[in-house]
Amino acid sequence: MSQQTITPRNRNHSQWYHDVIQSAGLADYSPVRGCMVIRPEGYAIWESIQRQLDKRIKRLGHVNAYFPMLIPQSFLTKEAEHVEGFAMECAVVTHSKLEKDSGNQLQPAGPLEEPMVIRPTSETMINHMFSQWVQSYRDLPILMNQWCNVMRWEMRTRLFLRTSEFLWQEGHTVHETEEEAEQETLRMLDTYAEFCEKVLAVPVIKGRKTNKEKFAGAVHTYSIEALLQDGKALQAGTSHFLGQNFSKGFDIQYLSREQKLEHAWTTSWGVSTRLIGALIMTHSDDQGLVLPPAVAPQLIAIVPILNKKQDDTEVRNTINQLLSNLLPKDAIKIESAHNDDIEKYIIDENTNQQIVVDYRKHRPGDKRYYWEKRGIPLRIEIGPREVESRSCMVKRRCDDTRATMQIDDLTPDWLQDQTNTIYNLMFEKAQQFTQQNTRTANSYEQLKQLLEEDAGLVRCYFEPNDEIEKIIQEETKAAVRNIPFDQTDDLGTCIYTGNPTTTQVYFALAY
RNA sequence: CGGGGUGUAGCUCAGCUUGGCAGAGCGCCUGGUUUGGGACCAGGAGGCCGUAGGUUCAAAUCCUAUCACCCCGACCA
Repeated sequence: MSQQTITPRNRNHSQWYHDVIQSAGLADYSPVRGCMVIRPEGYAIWESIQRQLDKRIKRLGHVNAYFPMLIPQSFLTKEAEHVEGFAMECAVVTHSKLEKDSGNQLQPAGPLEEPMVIRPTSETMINHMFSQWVQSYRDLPILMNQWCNVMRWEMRTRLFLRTSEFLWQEGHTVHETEEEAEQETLRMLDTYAEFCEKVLAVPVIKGRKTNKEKFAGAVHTYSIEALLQDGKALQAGTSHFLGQNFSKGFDIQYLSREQKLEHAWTTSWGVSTRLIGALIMTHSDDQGLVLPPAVAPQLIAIVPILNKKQDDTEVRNTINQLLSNLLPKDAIKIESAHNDDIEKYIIDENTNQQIVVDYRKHRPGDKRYYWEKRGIPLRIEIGPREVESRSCMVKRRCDDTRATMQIDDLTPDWLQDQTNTIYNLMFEKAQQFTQQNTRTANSYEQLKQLLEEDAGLVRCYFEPNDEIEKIIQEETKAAVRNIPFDQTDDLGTCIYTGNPTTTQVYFALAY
């Protein structure tokens, strides 16, 4: 079962990324250009993200609902900037059936009276519905979320980071006042940041998008930006304050406390399967995927070292003793439909996280690599040598450390402790990387020079301006990622215009 | 939509210039020897050579058309 090797990062970074995904079995290309198949290993990560983020969203009072995938084309045009932003990447449904022509070839037939657009996002549909549901201030706020797929006909795609169809969550809210909507926007950005850092161990920079980079139709957009291993930045999540743009376009009016008809204030916010791309690009190494414990489908892979010549009863007995210590009382053994010789134990039914024992008849080395490239946080090895001493070898994926442990010491508490340690190691490493690859520029020349020398984030004083940002992007390929929240009040000079300004921004190449 | 390139086994590709039995490596299956960091040997399965037409005794190879995909630009969570 020896497998293809993973291309080292320094040789070809995008090939490495592709190899990691393939070897971990996360996703595959599909016959449809730009659309990926998310395989079980990858989908388990998405389910974990969903579960843990959904919990946070609901805690804040939002409720889940589902809206149609098809949107009447006319809806798109109701908010001028919005249609401008998405028109170029909409898949359009124009017919309702297929019929055979004279050559017996199938042809689209039954043209629709009005073409439908496959949602690139659901602002239009959801706000249309909101307009029917909102009558008075008593109906507000509406805090709603949906988990769904969306489609944007992308020119260039990469697995997880940019695909034409992707899975996401889109929250949409309606508020009485501007302040309340603004607060909601920030509250969700905070939720995303906390989630990325605490669950995915991906450090992010919170900030506001410039006018040029904001969401089409938003008054302003906030983002969290992650710096990936190759020095490019990734917008990992966005939260939009939509002002009254959509409430005016879709006529969301309510009777206020003052008996006046007012337009409501709306927000929207989302994160997508792109987070899995961020996860891969933040933590993985030349050996393959590295997963933070919170989203790893399996926390521990136990690899018995078996030798056909010897009786393996003792090894199996020792592993069973280890399991009886390590598994929580309510662990559940998975019934396997086909006998693949991997025993799987669910240790937490809420998260579906598992501990597995790999009894397959492969060489030990093969099995080690198998679990390593899948990013499983911990591996435990037990062979004839360890039986006598009731010990085992514990290997940590994230920093490749190994330790000999007594099997009696491996308890649920020990696992919890390891989980915390691994999270801390991974987060600190990622944080350190971000810091080390963040530099400051005092002039446009220096910005250009820094970006040329090495990818990464460059912080500098800059007055956001559509035209200038366009020029800079043409000249450097880099764009303003965001205007970070951690501004000082110090006065500086804009690197491009030389005007005095207090605004500092991050520039970077981006996905 | 502009510029460049490629379509041959599951994957990576050779073969095409100069037409003559459809190939290699990896992966897969079977058997054996192995087994503490990616094993080895033997055997085997797997092909509309992108598609359609043409030239020819004969086409993966030459010609024409067509489709698809990839790379570089313009657009993007």
